[in-house]
Amino acid sequence: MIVKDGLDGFGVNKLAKAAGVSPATIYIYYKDREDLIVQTAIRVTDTMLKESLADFDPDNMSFEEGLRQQWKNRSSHFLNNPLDVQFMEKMRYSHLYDKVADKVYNTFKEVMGRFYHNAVKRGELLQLPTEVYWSLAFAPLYQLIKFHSQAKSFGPQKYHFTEESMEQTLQLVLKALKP
Amino acid sequence: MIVKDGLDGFGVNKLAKAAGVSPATIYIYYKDREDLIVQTAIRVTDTMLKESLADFDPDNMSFEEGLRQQWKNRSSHFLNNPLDVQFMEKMRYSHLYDKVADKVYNTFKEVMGRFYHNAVKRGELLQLPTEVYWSLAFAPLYQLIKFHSQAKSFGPQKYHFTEESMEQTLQLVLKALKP
DNA sequence: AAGATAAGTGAGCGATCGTTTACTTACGAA
DNA sequence: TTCGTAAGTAAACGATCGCTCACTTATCTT
Repeated sequence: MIVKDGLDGFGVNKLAKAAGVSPATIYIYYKDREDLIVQTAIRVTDTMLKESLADFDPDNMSFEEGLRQQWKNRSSHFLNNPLDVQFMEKMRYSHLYDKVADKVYNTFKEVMGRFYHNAVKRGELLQLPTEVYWSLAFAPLYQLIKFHSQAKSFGPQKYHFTEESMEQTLQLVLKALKP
Repeated sequence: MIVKDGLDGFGVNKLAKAAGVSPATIYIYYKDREDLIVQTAIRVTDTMLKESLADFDPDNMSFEEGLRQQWKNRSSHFLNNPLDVQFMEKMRYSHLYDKVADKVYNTFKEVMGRFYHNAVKRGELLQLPTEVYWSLAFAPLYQLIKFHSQAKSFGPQKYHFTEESMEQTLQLVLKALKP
């Protein structure tokens, strides 16, 4: 590790103590600290993505049904695994993240791409550049989750992540994305 | 600093060397490393927020005009100051961020609140819970900026932040937020 | 010119970082 | 039973961390 990875708080000695093993034990299973972090992130991300596809059928769901299922899966996963959120958010701003994305998103991209194209073909969804689509379809959800996990993210006021606010936000997103 | 702050890469010795001064000099102007970071983040955030209000008039602009101006100001600021983005993104996931938000967002919140209420009163904007409004009004923009600053944030594909994709995203957001 | 004060420095403190070394234990194969 | 190997450990290595100390230099007052 030549460059800092932006992931302090995940020191090898500290993790070993928390896991109740010797630091040296960690180096039996991982090449070095970077390998430990990348492998863990891959595992966490892979689990999240697999969970996000639960009860999701890209070929036999309307766009609204499919997107709602994705939102439900992702939100419940992150609400149930707040430590994963914390870890992955730090990870997302580390240069190590590329190594995770490269390994993990392939199958997922294929499914989501099919879902997108089916919806466009059925006339339920605008045809959009990928970055525009993602900024609308998922960024609002992640903002809600972030609000919730931080409790106060903008000024002293508290925001709560509820079923209603999620559904309301989803409805607005659908309104934006429908032709 | 008892708990890790998630801001490695900002070591005092390293910053001192980069600034061409002795580490001891830093402690003339800042109480400790945390003070240095918080004060810097306050200055950076304050600058960003002031720039985001350039040519912005919460009382004499339509919702569309006002939101577009905000988007333009924020995006151009972040595109011109990528190091600020990097620093603030790390900061946003540090527990130190609360100290920044408390000091900085007050005047800004007042202006944005007025802008919001004016637009609702004129019937240009849906009345929404704060977290829903913010998730729609700004999260998509920040997602675009993030895509740009990371070059690849989701899989191997590259996304480009262009005037067109920003304007297109803004149009969808407006479509969602208008009654 | 002399003294007071502010501003800055090099060297290094103790603590913690990632990592390795030398060694011990557990266990199936011969 | 003995041997080979895999799994684990305590201890500590050099490097770097945040931070301080003893000291020098620059600036201002009288």
